[in-house]
Amino acid sequence: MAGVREQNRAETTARILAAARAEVAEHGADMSMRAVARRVGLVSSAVYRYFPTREALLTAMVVESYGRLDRALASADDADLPGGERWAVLGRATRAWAKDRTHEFQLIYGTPLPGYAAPPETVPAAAAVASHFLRVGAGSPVEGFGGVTLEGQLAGLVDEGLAASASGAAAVLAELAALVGFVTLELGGHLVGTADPAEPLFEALLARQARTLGLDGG
Amino acid sequence: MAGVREQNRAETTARILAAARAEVAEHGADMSMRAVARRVGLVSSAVYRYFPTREALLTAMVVESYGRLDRALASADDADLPGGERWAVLGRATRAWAKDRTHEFQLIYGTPLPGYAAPPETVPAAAAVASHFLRVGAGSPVEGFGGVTLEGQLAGLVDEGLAASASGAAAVLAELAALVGFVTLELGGHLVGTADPAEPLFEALLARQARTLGLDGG
DNA sequence: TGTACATCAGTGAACGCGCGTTCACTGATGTAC
DNA sequence: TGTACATCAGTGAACGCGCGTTCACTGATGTAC
Repeated sequence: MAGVREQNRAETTARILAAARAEVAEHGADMSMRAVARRVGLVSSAVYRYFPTREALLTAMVVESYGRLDRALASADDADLPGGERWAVLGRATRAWAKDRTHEFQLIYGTPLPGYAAPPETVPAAAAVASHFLRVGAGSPVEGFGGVTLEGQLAGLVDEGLAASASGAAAVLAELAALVGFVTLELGGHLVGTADPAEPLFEALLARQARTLGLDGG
Repeated sequence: MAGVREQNRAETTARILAAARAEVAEHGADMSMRAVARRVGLVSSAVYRYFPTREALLTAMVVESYGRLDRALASADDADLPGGERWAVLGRATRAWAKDRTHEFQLIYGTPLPGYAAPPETVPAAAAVASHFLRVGAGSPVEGFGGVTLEGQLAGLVDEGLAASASGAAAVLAELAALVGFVTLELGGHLVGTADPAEPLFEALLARQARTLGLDGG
């Protein structure tokens, strides 16, 4: 009734997840079951008592990584800041997280792993990350991001209260893409010969985004 | 003196490269020497007469893929178009190429392959791609992308005649990141529940970029 | 022009590795009476 | 409270696979005299 078995199970599951995270951090998103097992100190087949396939473990990792980025954003966010600076803080937190946990960032935003398609259960975790940016940036309409199709596609976000404006939401999605793209290029070494170090260009990007989103107190 | 050997060698090298390209296209950037050999109809060890390691073949693939994107851009570009539309054409060509050749796009702009670091010889090929965008977008200064550090980092591009303005070059780099990020998110399925299909958001992004870069005939 | 030697493309076997997953098993924990 | 049975975590061996790379080899092409 103390549920020793249950407790052990929870602990071992946590140890496996931690090992998988370390494995991804050190060796990249193409994590192997055997490497994880080795790290936990289990025989490889034992891991299958907890995760029925590699895919299941990967999915758990993806959800966990979104969660960690979500928490990093939550703890960086500061509702008292003026809009532009608040957006910049989120952007900097994303970049810092990505540089600190390169492979986790690539696990969620990088090249899809061969033979792995992120299942539906990862969607809410991904949405939680985006919601931070929507909350800050999608407060008012943004010119040039309207149009019936776009408004229709993003009406859901407004209905769910995730965005106050559809065109604002559209603009935020585009700016999220810009952030992901910047970090992707930086991590891939594509800025090495030019904007190197990349901070000044990143700061200019953040300022431009604040202007685009109408967050610069105009 | 007809150089039968020499000619055969060139032909086989081309066949290997074509096979490697097909292999990457169908099975992703984590290409294997044995799969390429099978495709060419050679025994796996024979490939080593042409490329001393997998890394060398990958490097050739990377250079080739940059070259193909470069050519796609060159043939899409049209100097007679007004600035904003000309930029949009380049953006659309990039997205179309990426959707058509997903794995090649990911080979050059996606998650770095484990154990593979793109060597210096890929740099000029990458620069050729960027130059199309710089030519169109970096003609005049862009407010908010100046500053001594940034201007210093990008002075080289101006000196080489690749950009007419350092702040314009900075803005173009940031917008290139936005394009890469957009396509990365789209290919990764991150826009599926929201901006789906993605064309309207992409068009809004292109229009916003034209405005940011001062290409909208203002 | 013909012969002797050097070069090189391609073969096939092998080395040593790591992988995902299955399976029959042992021994400990939990449950029903 | 004690006993009989069911559940389950972890083991160790195995299957069948694909990989990058090396090596001694054969036979064809090229070169020097």
